[in-house]
Amino acid sequence: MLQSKLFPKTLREDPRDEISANAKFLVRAGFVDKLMAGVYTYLPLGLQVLKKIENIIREEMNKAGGQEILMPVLQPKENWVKTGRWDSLDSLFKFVSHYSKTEFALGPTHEEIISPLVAKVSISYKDLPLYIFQIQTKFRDEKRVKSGILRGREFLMKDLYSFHADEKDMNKYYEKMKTHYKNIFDKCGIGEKTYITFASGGSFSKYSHEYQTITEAGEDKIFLCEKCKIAINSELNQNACPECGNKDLKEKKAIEVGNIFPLKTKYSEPFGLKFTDKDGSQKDIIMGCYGIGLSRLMGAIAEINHDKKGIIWPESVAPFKVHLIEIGESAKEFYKDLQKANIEVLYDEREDVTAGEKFADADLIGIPYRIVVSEKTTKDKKVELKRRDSEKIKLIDKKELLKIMEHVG
RNA sequence: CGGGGUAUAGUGCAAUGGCAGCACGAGUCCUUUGGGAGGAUUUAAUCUCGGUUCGAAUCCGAGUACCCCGACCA
Repeated sequence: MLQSKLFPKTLREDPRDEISANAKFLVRAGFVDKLMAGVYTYLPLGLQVLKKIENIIREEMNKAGGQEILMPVLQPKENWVKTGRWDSLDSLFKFVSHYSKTEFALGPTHEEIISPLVAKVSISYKDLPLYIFQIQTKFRDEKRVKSGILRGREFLMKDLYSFHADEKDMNKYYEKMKTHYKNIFDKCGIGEKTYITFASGGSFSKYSHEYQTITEAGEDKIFLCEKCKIAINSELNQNACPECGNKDLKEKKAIEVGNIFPLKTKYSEPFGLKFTDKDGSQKDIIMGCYGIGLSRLMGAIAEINHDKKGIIWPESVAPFKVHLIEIGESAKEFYKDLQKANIEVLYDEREDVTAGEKFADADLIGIPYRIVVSEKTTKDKKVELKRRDSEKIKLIDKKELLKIMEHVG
């Protein structure tokens, strides 16, 4: 990508009203644009990051046996009436079509759609377990949106629903999903700061589990057990670790980036979601649901990984691997070399921009590797390499660098 | 939903009730190029509605939007 063509331009000043780091930097660096409170456009750089996260999650969900589908955002009232959530769910967006006077909801989650979908099919014990997921924009009428893309009215979410013949099988999958979730957060570079957290389980089980990432920008309070590397959500009013009984817990602020929830028959019952067992009897299907907020995850990554100058993307989710900067001397040939080697590169070939401004933009955008080509470096057929997360600058032979770049990340 | 704050050019900031200005951006020309360059020139704004006043960006009222705190959050 040529930086001269990249839409939009970076901003020199922090946006007037934004306090949270993710909002400040993502807006300034041109990853997102705020349309209104809690509703954002993902611009080319931001969309790259979102896609990287999406692919990490999709890959892991496929490994977990998930089949991907895409359900409608626009949903009929009756499904929500059936579960009682048309009235009980405050955050449900509802509206009336002014032609037919029919009422609709915009999907905040999809139990009300997936359950009747599966119920349309004759399911036998042989068809279970079944795992279905989607990655889709959700809508929630939040009373108060906040912190940039951390809590919005419209956001991207992965939701997987599992269907089982009995609770034991659901519990088994629930445990398996914990491993997949850990993999996802590790791959996104927030593994170290993300804790599996005991949370309230609603009316059907003792606990559900959240994945909480430690950050001051978070809105939840959790208590850490450092022995077990787990946490307890403050909503549980519990002063000891459920695993080891440890009472020496550390209070931290955190943001919920994902959760897993045993639904059991909460949604199977209202939609008559049953399967035929070996003996020919009809039994309720046991469900679980597993969510990850992708856009929130992107915001959490930015909250955790930044300095005064800008974002420091982990390689796995960075919009590009290399930020190639030319100063005075053309780096076009080397740009082509990098592209041939399949290395994602943003090439700052802008002619009328000073070196200082290029460096400032590079720090702001936060691509992991910065490579500079200038008079200084071309004399010896070398280029300069600097990591965004380090101050060290190395002069490296071009061919050697290509080899290194092919191996990292 | 309760409380607080803010609203001026594309962005960030000024302007005692008395000619709306600065910087950046964008356009043109010249000079510059290793940490947000210099000169010349052009461009572009007072959130909306009402009130007070000879006169309102400024005072008053209502509304709207955004940010923050709290409550809420399958």
